[in-house]
Amino acid sequence: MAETTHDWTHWEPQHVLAGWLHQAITAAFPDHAHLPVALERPKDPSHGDWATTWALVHAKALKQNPRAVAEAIRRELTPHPWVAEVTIAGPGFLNIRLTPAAKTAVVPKILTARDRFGAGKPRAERVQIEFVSANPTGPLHVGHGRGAAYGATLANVMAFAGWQVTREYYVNDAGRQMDILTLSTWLRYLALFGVAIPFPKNAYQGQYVVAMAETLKQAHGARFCTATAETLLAGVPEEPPAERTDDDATQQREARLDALIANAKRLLGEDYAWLHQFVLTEQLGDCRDDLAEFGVTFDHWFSEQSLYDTGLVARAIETLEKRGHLYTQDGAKWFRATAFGDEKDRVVQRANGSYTYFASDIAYHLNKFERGFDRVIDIWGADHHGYIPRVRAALAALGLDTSRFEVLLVQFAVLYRNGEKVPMSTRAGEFVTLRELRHEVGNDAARFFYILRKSDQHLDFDLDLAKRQSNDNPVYYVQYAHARIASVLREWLEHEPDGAAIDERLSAADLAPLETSPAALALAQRLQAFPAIIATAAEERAPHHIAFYLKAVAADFHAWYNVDRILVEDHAVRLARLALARATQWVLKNGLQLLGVSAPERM
RNA sequence: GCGCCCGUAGCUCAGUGGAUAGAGCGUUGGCCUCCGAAGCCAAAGGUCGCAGGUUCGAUUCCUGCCGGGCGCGCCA
Repeated sequence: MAETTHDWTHWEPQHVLAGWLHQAITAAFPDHAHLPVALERPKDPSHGDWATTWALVHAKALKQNPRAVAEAIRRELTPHPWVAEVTIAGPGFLNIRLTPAAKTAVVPKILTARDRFGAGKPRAERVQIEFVSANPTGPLHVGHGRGAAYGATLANVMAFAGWQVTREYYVNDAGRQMDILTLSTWLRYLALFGVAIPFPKNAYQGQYVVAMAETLKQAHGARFCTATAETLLAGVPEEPPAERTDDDATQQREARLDALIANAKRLLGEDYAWLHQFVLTEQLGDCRDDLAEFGVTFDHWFSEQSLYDTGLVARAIETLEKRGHLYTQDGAKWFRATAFGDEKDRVVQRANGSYTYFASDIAYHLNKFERGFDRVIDIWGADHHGYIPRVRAALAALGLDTSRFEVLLVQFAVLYRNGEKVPMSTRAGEFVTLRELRHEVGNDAARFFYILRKSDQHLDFDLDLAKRQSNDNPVYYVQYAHARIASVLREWLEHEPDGAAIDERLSAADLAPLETSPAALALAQRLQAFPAIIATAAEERAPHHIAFYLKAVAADFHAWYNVDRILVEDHAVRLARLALARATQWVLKNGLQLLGVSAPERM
């Protein structure tokens, strides 16, 4: 295959026309020939297929009336086989109408490039995308699901657009939350042996904790039953009455939890670390399986603990210190974040010597850059937006190029069932898990619905709609178009002796029969836009463009399908229409693949 | 109070410094002797939150206000 399948500039109308216009501009305005020529699709088809506002934009610099500028350009234009007509309209738009042959030119390109149609030119830049990174302290919920769908899709799209992508999950395995989970599990375990104390309100309440305790009991019997109610509660403050929700009560509950954790470490001895590892492995494994079933995978699972073990946290803080960005106050070490645009200075090392979460995060981001990524993208829940300035400040203080660091925020998803909000509260342990959602609506609908909205918008997730198998449901609408084409192709191949190599055969078809069908030409022009959609979606980190585009492709296909029968008697017409149908199928398939949604042959 | 995000059709949401602002749902009315009706066609529906400013041109950019969401820990 001599033809390049990744550089569309040779044939995409917008590039061909830009070059063609540029020649005319060079002739008409030699001094301004360096100004770029941008082509856009007019909203109103009666204005033509492509338009440029070059005359409008540069009229002032040329000190001429925009219409006169457009007229001067048009005088210099040479005949072009793809151009049917050039008109000047409104204040100075240069409108171009394509010939039908220009519109169908994309079809053989698709049939040649196949699953690479739309792919961008490979580039040298390496990008790391870190997403989900939920604490392994319980099942993923629907909020994590959106981050997972968005991150995975963005990674797919950027990879398809030519980037070298690394997908990473940051495992918060070092903090207090893991201690709380370990304690929670142990308390549930002890209760199975009759060692019962009131279960702390602020410990992990979920049923999965009880399940882990039961697993422990089955595998290890009473091995970890090393406490009594008395030894467990030694020196532990009272639990405040449940109805109290004031700050003092909250603080007392936290102190109680810390005392219980300290007792657990003492009473379990070396077994504490084992238990800690056990709950981590269980939860991380569950999370990994959940995501894998959702079609979301990672190249690296990066341990926060490893940053401490390798001394990276200490080194990062020392580096900041050497650069003079730290000071000591109240016994704690503070990072002068205000010197780099943050609102206030931040503690990196507490008076007791322990590092804050922020300290390990500085080390982690330093490590990302040290691994040589050209671009580092973090995908966070929108509730963490206040954290961005301090991380950026730390990177700047370390002398790193913060323009290579991006944080993309994902807003929360709100579920609706029967037109009503599904209540969710993490505190009470009553949240809908990602797994429940996937099982209820299916992976395809979940993936599609999650990325249907701009990521920084709130998402109303209509469970009833996602489950509906009708044209209301955009997932089925797009999948149906794919399956419908597959069905036609099957029908065709039943009567064809040579079922192999259909793309090769169809790519040679004469497409002239399509040129009299407005619906066919509209579809072909839609397909032609796919590479540009990919490039835009990657550039803007906005994979929702692809979902909207696929809906439009499906709509154009269904409309064409209803006016032109594909499997007609006339051999030439049949082949031309099959070629367009097959090209449509490839675009739908490639697009759905990027979204992690299946492209069924029948449904 | 300060910071970030958002106000577009009855509902859920796209969109862009340009020409008459779009889609789906919902409503109303049509289309299967014919490749999949999970489809198509048509109608109706809008002061793009409000007020200024920049511009040849603003729904888009800037400022202020009104309304909604989120965040402002030696938590992670």
